[in-house]
Amino acid sequence: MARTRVKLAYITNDATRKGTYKKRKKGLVKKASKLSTLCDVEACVVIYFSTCDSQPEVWPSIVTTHRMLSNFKEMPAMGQSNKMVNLVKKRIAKIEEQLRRLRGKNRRKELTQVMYQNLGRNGLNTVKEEDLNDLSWLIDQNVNVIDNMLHMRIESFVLQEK
Amino acid sequence: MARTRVKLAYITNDATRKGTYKKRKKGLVKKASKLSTLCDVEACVVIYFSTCDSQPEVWPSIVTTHRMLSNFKEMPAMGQSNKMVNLVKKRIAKIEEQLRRLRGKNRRKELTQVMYQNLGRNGLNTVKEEDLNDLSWLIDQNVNVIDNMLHMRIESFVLQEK
DNA sequence: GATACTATCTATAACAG
DNA sequence: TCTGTTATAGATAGTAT
Repeated sequence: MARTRVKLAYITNDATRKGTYKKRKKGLVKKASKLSTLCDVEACVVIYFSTCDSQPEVWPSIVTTHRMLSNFKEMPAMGQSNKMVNLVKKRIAKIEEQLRRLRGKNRRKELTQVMYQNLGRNGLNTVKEEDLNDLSWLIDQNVNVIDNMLHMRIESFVLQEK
Repeated sequence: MARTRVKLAYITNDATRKGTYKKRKKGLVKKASKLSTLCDVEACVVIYFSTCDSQPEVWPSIVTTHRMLSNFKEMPAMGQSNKMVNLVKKRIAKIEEQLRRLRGKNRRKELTQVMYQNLGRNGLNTVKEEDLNDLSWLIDQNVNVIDNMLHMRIESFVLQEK
């Protein structure tokens, strides 16, 4: 966006791409920060590389539940019930988003298969097939339990508030 | 950022704030989209209102595990082991972030207490104290089980790859 | 409330050291 | 590779419809 107009496509030159990434990441976070301030919203940006082993880059630093609860308690009593319901709904939304990510159709089967294939090929033999199966199964089971609980026990009263 | 420079502070006028929000959210998402394309990274933006009951606004639409797995399978065999480890590490990172959010010190106690206080005051009597306790407990228990499994069964071989 | 306009502000591509 | 500079592309505040 400056001296020349850049074509909207992957930048193949490593140095150029890294420079652009750094500048644009900074700009993106700045925009998110301003939006938060101007409109009083919580905004977060997550960036991660598909091809690199680094952890995702996140802005802002993890918004702690503790801070949210503190703010919540400071609100006038009048608004608290509704705020509480919203808090619960947000928790549900977050967990549901993770559910969608973790499950997917055939996710467990595919993941287990792919992981084991590659473990076998590369000799990481400390992990047994059963371990991977157990792990995938366990995650699915627990995720389902949480999902069911959320729907059975909370949604009913959240909806009443509308 | 236009006709006049806007002071970086909460916009109190409702119409102005909503207009600004809409414009800036669009701009933010556009920037994130460009960054993704130019630098080949996965980026996502999450925005939610503290004071409003809407669900968080998310860009892009949920990146499915299925798509990630498809991309993963198309990679040359050479790089797959490392990519697999990175995939697992990302899964761990995501779950751990949620763990930090869900747990926190005394989180269960505080949340249960606050929720029940407000439920009682506002007559939403369809929800029993035990339900809330059960729910909080169950989430914590399941989250702990997943956490333990991840650390016991995966971290060991993830670290070996380093 | 949504859309359109546009003057002006902001972000940044290319470059220099 | 980093930091600084600057011309230009891009985003948007105020406004009108």
